[in-house]
Amino acid sequence: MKADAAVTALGALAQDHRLALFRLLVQAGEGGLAAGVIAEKLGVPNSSLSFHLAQLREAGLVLQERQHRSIIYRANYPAMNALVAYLMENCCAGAADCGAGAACETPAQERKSA
Amino acid sequence: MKADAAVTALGALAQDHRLALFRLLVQAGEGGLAAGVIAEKLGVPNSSLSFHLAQLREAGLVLQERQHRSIIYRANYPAMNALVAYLMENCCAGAADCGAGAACETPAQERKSA
DNA sequence: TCCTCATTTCTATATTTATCAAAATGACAT
DNA sequence: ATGTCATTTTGATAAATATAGAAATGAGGA
Repeated sequence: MKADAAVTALGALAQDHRLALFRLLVQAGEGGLAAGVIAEKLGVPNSSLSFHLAQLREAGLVLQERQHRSIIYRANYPAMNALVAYLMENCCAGAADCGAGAACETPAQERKSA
Repeated sequence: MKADAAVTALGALAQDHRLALFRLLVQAGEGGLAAGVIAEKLGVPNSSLSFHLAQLREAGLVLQERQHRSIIYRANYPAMNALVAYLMENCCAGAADCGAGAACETPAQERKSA
């Protein structure tokens, strides 16, 4: 992942409606959600939501697909994982007590190594 | 972690100088780096760097500590981990084929489960 | 074809953010 | 105490981003 792609992705997430929206899609899973459903859940006007969805889509964090009359959005999990990996890349310069210790570890990893 | 803390943290990272700076500190490890050293490495004027360091500090992503004449900055690893965890929280609504599959997994996790 | 529904684009305004020179601060050494 | 070095604050300007109503698009159903 390149630096400016990461900046774009982080900027897309750095807004309350968009962060809530992205987490909603992350939790919704591969099935995704229709734009209208999201707008209703978040209490945001359609035009605003469309703007935010476009930001996330341009950042590569969500994917869209038409289904009948609705447009379904879903989280782009590989993009999310790549962003997190970029953030933690070469953590502690690869010191042994880093990945396995308290520093560069997600909660999921902690569970596994505990 | 609360939503607005996450937005603040993501916003702090959503800027090219700050992202480079944070990654520099993540890779530097617990020893950290002095403000002046960072400014030189990134080629940013001191006043600009100070602005960006303050953003990261207010977002809770970096910690500062005076050492002799310099001020040493280092990454706040638990804050970083909490942010990532918040992003991935309850991924795929906890479906069994999610955490262990292709979806909600960091590269580090992939290595372990492969 | 024509109508209707879901979503996006347009438009204009308000808010937030980035930049960096210059001045101010604050700690250490002598 | 005084000088000096490292860093932060100030201040003024430029640029990017958020908001939402109204109009436009575009796919399906009757």
